[in-house]
Amino acid sequence: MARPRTPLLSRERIVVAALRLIDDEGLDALSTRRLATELSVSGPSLYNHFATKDELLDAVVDSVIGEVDLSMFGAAGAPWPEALYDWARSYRAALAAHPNIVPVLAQGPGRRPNALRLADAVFGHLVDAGWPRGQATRIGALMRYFVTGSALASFAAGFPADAEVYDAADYPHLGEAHRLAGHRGAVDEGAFETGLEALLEGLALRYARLPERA
Amino acid sequence: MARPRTPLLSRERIVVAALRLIDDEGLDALSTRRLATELSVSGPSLYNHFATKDELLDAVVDSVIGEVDLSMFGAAGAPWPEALYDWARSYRAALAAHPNIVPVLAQGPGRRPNALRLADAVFGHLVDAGWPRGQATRIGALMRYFVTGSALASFAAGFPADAEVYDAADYPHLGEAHRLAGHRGAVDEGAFETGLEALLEGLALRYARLPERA
DNA sequence: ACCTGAACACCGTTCAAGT
DNA sequence: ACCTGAACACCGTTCAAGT
Repeated sequence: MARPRTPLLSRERIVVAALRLIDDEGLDALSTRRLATELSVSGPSLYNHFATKDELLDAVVDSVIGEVDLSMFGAAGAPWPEALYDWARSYRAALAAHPNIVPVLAQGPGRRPNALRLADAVFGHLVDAGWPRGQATRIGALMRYFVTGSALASFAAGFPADAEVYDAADYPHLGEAHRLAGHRGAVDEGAFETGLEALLEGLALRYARLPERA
Repeated sequence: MARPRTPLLSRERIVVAALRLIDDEGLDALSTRRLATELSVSGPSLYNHFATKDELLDAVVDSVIGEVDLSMFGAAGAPWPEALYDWARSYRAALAAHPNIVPVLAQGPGRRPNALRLADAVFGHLVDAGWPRGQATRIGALMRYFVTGSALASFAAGFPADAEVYDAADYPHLGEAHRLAGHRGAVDEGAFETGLEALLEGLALRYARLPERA
């Protein structure tokens, strides 16, 4: 075939197919050859659009971050606790839809534009709300810890549904743990919600203690 | 050589070498062949001790979890907020010493004995302290979210030290972000500490509101 | 510019063979 | 029981060749 008159591939098409493969079969299932097959193309073709597999992964990650709602930040934004609450929920929803890619994304914004935009919006909003810059940085960090941690893997699904695992002699309090996986959604969302509320209440206490507020 | 009179390998020796390789060069650097070379042995030899690479990774993960201090839990344990505080710090320290393996470990306890022991100790302590079982489960989950999220990757180091990245037109509040990587330790530990305190203060508020406490 | 097949240096894992 | 080399079906990436 050689060069077709209209390109078979585009960065966009590759990114979409890669994310689907990662979602359906995990990060390990994403090989350049497998992805190429999925796109009805030969392996090396991808290298006309991305220099390396890592560059492709970066693009996939940034497309996921692009789904996070940032409209609650900025000049006409909400008070910081509400803004942080709404943002954290949107952030978690975007990530939890693609848990297999969270370990890659958690490596930090790097040079990815959507990730930098997100960091910029959160930090700017906190500083405008009166948080000292050092504290605003830490709040951005700690919120990311909590959200990525919650999206990385289901807590409930980490416990095998097989009751035999939980020998009462070894684990006296885990007698009901085999039921956890069955309530996966409720447990994980409940834990996220509880943690988010606790975190924001704790931060509100700290905000009230801030000395230099006008 | 064939079978030597004293074994060249043991699960213990393999696990230690694997963890060092992961710490030094990342999860991707751990290949069975590379690890075998490191142990002065041929690739397939490892399969006399572990059925698959995944089983080996599981053993590595559980050895890391085994470093977490659980002595603050149980009958003679501390009040729950102090116990949780001390445990979270020990948990984070153990994980942050081996960030490259956190994505594997975050998949949940599975059948790993040290991970199950940890879950058992936390849950048991919270229930004994008067938390309803459902809430105790959620607290175990949310603490794990926060700790694994904080150990997965440095927040500060995720921002490139190259000032050119932060174009003021695109990211108006990130003018100082290139300095973050240089203060990596202080930023990440400060964020963890702030988040942990906020979380525990928020949970204490919720505990005080619990209806059925005697 | 954008695709191809061939090639290189790797992978995880199986298996028959050796002691 | 515990090690070996050979082999299988994979990897990411490079490169010369085609249009």
